[in-house]
Formats: sequence, C-alpha cells, structure tokens
Amino acid sequence: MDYFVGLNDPQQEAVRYLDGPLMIIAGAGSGKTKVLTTRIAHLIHKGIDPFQILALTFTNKAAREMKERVEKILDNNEARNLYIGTFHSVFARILRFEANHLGYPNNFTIYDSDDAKSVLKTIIHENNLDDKHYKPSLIYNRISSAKNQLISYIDYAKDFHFQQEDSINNRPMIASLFEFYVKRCFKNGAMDFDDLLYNMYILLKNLPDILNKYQHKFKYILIDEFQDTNPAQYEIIKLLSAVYKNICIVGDDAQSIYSFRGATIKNILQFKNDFSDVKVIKLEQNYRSTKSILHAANGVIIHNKIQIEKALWTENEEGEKIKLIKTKTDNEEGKLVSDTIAELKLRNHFRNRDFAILYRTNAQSRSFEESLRRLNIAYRIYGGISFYQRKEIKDFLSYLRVIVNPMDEENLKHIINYPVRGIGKTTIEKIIQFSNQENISFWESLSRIPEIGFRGMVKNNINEFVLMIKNLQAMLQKNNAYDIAMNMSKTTGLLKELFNDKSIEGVNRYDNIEELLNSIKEFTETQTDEGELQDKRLGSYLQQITLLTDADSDKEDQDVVKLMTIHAAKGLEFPCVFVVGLEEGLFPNIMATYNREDLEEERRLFYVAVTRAKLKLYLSHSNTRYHFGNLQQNDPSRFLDEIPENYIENSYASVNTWTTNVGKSIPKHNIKIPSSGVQSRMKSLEYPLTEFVLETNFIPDDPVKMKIGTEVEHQKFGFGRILNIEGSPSNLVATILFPNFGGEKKIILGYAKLRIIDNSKSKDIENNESIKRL
DNA sequence: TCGGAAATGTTTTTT
DNA sequence: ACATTTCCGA
Repeated sequence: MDYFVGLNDPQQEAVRYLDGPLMIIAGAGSGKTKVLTTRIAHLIHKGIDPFQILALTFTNKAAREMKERVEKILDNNEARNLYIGTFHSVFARILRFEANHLGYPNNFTIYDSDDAKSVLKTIIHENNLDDKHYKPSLIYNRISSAKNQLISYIDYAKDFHFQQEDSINNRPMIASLFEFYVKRCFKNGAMDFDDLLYNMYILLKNLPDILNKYQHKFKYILIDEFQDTNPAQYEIIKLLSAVYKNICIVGDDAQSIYSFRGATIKNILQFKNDFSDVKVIKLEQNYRSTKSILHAANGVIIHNKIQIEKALWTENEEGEKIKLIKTKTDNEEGKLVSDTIAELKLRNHFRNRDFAILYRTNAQSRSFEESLRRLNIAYRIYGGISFYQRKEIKDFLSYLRVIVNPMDEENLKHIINYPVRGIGKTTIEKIIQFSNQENISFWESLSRIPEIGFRGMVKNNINEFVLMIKNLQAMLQKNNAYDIAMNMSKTTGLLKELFNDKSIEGVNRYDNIEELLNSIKEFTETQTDEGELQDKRLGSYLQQITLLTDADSDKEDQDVVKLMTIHAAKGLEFPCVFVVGLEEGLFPNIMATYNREDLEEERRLFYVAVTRAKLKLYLSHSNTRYHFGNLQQNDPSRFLDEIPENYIENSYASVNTWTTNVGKSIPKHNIKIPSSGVQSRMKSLEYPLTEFVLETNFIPDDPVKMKIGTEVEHQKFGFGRILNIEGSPSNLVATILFPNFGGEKKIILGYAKLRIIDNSKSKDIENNESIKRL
C-alpha cells in the first residue's frame, strides 16, 4: 500500500501489528501521529469497520487532526465514522446516552473547575466552616485526586493516606465535604470533569450488559499520550479492551508531565505486566530537531533515574548551537526575545508563526506581550482565561444550562437575579430553606411560591421568571441550540443589558456574546460526521462546549507568534523556540524541588520544551523578576548546567545591561510613596519587636549600613531580621526572615526598600528628591 | 442596597 | 501587579 511509503522499519511494524496488545514507545518527534493515523487507515483498509475503532487523545485538537489525516490517507468518507476524541469528550458522549442507568438525567450539566469550586464554597459555608482554612480549590484538588484514583467518598473516609494527611493538616472535615459535594452534584444533575471518568468506570464496572456492549463495540482501541493517563482512565481502558485485547498505546515516559492531575507514569511501566504478550516497538529516530537540539535534550533527560531505556537519534543536520540569553530584568528578557524574533524574521525570512515562546507559568506572558506589541509583531497567547471563562459568557451559558437542566441549582441561583429582577438574597435564602424543608429542588420550590409565603412584587417577579424559563424549555424539543439561545438572549433582557453598557468593557462584552452566538450558530449549521451524534440541540452543544479548551479554538493559519505554557505546547513543534524564565524557583518551580519525583517531572517538562524546537532554540533567564509585585533575585536554572557544554553557546547575553555597573544604574533609594493598600496590609501584622506605627513617608535606609543580624522593616513584609548577606559589593543579596510574611526572603539590597529599626526610627525627610521623581 | 474603597489572594502546570 | 472579595458609608 502506498501509505507505507516514507515510514521507517519500526514505524511500519507498528502500523502492521494489528491484533493483540501493542505498546509503542515513541520518542519526541519520532512521527507517532503519523504512525497512529496510518495505523487507523490500515485497519480500515483491512476491512475493520470504523465504527469499531476507538481512538483516545489528550486534546480535542489532536483528535480533530488525527481524523483529518486519516481522511486524507484513505481519501474517502469512512474516517467520519471513527470514534476519536479526548477521554472526557468520548465518555461524556457515552454517559449522555447511558445516564439513566446511573440515575442521572441525559441532559446532565458538566461543571468545569470553577463551577465545582463554587459548589464547594457553598457547601463549606453550609457546614459553618472557614473557607480560609477549607479552601475550595484545595478541597477540589483532594476530591479530584481521589476520584482519579477511583476512590469514592466512602473509601476516602477509610483511606489511610488521605485521612492521615487531612488530620496532619487539621482538615478532618474533607471526607464529609466530599460526601456533601458528590450528593449535591448528583442532586443538581451535574458531573464535574473527574465524574466523567469516575462515572464511566462505575457504569462499566457495575453494569455487565453495558460493559459487554462497549467491549464489543470498540474492537480496536488506540490511546495517544498514554504516559499522561491517570488510574481511572487506565482502569476504564482495561475494562473496554478486556475481550478483544486489541489495544495499542502510544507514549513516551520522558514526556510525562501531568502527575499533578493524577496521571501516573506507573501506567506505562505497568502495561507490560497487565496484558500478556505485549508487543513493544520503540520509535527512536527523531525527524524533528537538529542534532544539537536533540543531543542537548538527551543530555538533560539522562539525569532522571526513572525511565524506559531508549536512544533517540536523528539524521538531521547538526544545526546551530543552542543560544543562551541572560538579562537583568524580566522586562529586558521580553525585550531581548522580541528583538531576536524581529531580527530572525529580517535575516532568515522567518514568519511570525515560526516562533513560539514557552514558559513555566501563565503569569510570565506579560513582558513578552508588551515587547512584541511594541515591535508590532502579531502574537497570540494560549491558555490563561479562556473565552468560556469570561463572566458574560458564563452568565449567558448559565441561562442555557438552566433551560436544559433546571435541577442545576448552582446555575439557577446564578441567574435568578441577573439581570436584576428584584429577587434578592433574602428571597433566595427563603427558597432554599423551603426546598430543604420539603426535600425538593430549588426549581420545584419556585412553582410553590404561595406556600413559601411570597406575595406582591416578589411573587410576581418569581412567577415571571419561572414562566420565562418554562417558555424557553418548551422550545427544547423542536428547536435547535441557536434558536433557543437567540430567543433567550432577547426574552431575558440579557442582550439589551449588555447593549446598553457603552463603556469599553461593555462593548467588548457585547461583542463576546455576539461571538458566542455565532459559534452556536456554527454548531447548529455545520454538517456533523455520521459518527457523531446528529444532535443539534442545546443539551448537546452545552456538553461539548465545557470540554473545549483554548487551543481548540485555534485559527490554524494565523501568522502569529505563539505564547503558551510548556504544558500547552506538548505535541506541538515550531522552527524557532524560546524557552524563557529558566531560573531556580521558577523552572524548576519551587513547588517541585522538594522531592525527587517532582523534580524529575520538572526535568521532563524541560525536555518537552527543548524538543519542541526544529531548528533554533533559545533559552533565557533573568537575574531579577517581579513576583507578587516584589522584586526577586533568581539563580540560573540547574537545567542549564545539565546541557552538555558543546551544544550551547554561552556568549549570547545582553552584556551591557548585565555584568557591569549593576549598582550604578539603579537609584540608591528606590522609594515609592506607599499606596493605601500596602498600609492597611501592614496594619494587620503583629510583631513583638515594636508596635507598628502607620506612616505616610517610608524612607529606606542606606543598605551599606545593614549587617547580618540587623533588624529591618519592609513596606510589605513587615519586620524582619537579616540572616545572611552574600554577593558582590555592587550586588548584595540579603536573606531576611520575615516572621509575619511567610518566612525567609531573598532581597537585593540595592533595590530593596528597607528601613533599619533597631538603630533609629528617624523620619529623614531630606531624601525627598527621589520621592518627587516617582 | 449600591458603589467605591480597602483588604486580600494569587502563580505551577489543565481535561 | 492585578483581580477578586469584603467592607463601609450614605
């Protein structure tokens, strides 16, 4: 067959080996997508019905691409019938169909993590617990991690490790909150992301008929990015593949970077033991990167202890050495990277789309945005707050969700008084009380207004609201998603409310809603594939929309520089890559430096970053960086030292701003008139040394006077004691213990706003020049 | 009960 | 630094 042309031997073998368990260890850039798609095409060519092929990917985008590529190879419509999607979207589809077996409505709502946290917040308050101690996000993470290990709230309460941890942290109520949360979600007819996996497992595990049905439906199963699956996903896969055992997993343990989401590298290491006669094929030839880049990557990953043995190699050119960019500040880092992009465009005729800037945390995008904008270079940031998380979009979708599933109390409460219609807090409280008392849902209570005792305006307002929702619900059967959304936006006054807001943000919000309406229209009008549900209704729309991410709305052909986290860059490749912020504490992130497992994952993350590059790779780090509005000093990342020296070029630095005259170029007293916010933050601090006196003019002392042991005061951190001073005379760095502000901090004395408090407290007004300047 | 001011939290990564 | 939440006065 001609689709074998261009495949190397192991790739061909991986495509041809159709029956029985197959594990493909596919190094970075080894053509694994090509193998997967060709394999699917080959299966279909061999007569396997596409309806019987299930392929699970990590992102919707990967799924879409895979389908397109199979279509291209086969050059017919057969690929349309494939079951390709993410774990979450495929399972959501199945659950939507089978929901009744679990006692859920078919139109169940999917809660994203914001929805889930907001439900948790309510529950925490209902239990009279402090949400400072029982932080919703923390509770959510605990519950999520339990569900990803298929641990129910009952098991959780008995689980030794969870209980021990909770008790050490003095949070004994988590198990109980877990129970409340699960029951509330169920009552609301809602599943969170983890439920899509957990409930899928329960469905298969507890209902043999259904298990049997899907086991036979999916005769051939393929799983991409297997190293990033969690135990729940793996157990489901084991169940589904138990009859035919035609399971093909593709993964690379060196690229496992999602353990924080419950993924475990154990799955890939365990696969060989869990299935018998596993065929293992390694794809070790890299087609993506230059020798320099690949060798550098290999040189780094070798520092990890836990890994499957493999030797990645390439026939590509040697290429240029990797370039190291050093800067003084984070802004300069942005500037230098942008300048380099501009220069490369000019000299080497690269286009914007050839560049990617990859960072560890979303917060790092700012300086690059600014500098790119200054040079008029088009860019796009991926991740961060996605379109669907915007307030106006959430409000809008809340309405649609309530129409589809009025049992969803969370969304119902969200919209009942928006736009304002005179149903206030106390009214809602009363309704909640009534529903608890009668053991009915919030929505059901709304139809029994006289019994609660509402009369007059309140009664009318509620009745009007209920009638409006009911009218919209009446459309559900006959009308498509767009018709209902359009109708809703008019009858609820939502569109009008936004239209009347003529502020810049208001106009923006209106535009966003328009865009959303357009996307709904598109959803109802596009011809779906036969394999998909031919379901243009609102419920179907809502279920898929929650599972979309930023990357999924990518307009492929835009000529823009791409900015994203390394996590988001997984699976992608770019001619020129900048990996930025390579500093201790940031990357490896401070949170990941406490044990070997986390550090190794961090190193794998770096490996992923490096292997995104095809031709040119730049690594940058900055001496100082703002964090929470404070200047911090960071050492270069240890990962930089791990790159073999002969592949990296150290000389690429902004020498003029870096090595020389650090002290001279910076004003000695970098004084800011304290903002009121800072003052009030100080007020709440208590420190035994001295009573804090509120001051409007905070004049720092000359750092020269500060010694180890000196007691100082910082505008934000409060009082502290200098534990250590190091560095060159022009660039002294002090380690200071701030008992009331999280302990030790490293502070550059040249920049710091510190006042000596054990000598004098004199308010020196003479230095006012620098105040005027600011 | 609303809007502005003050206080507080956030930054590790995401389906 | 920025966003969100809470506080407070009219």
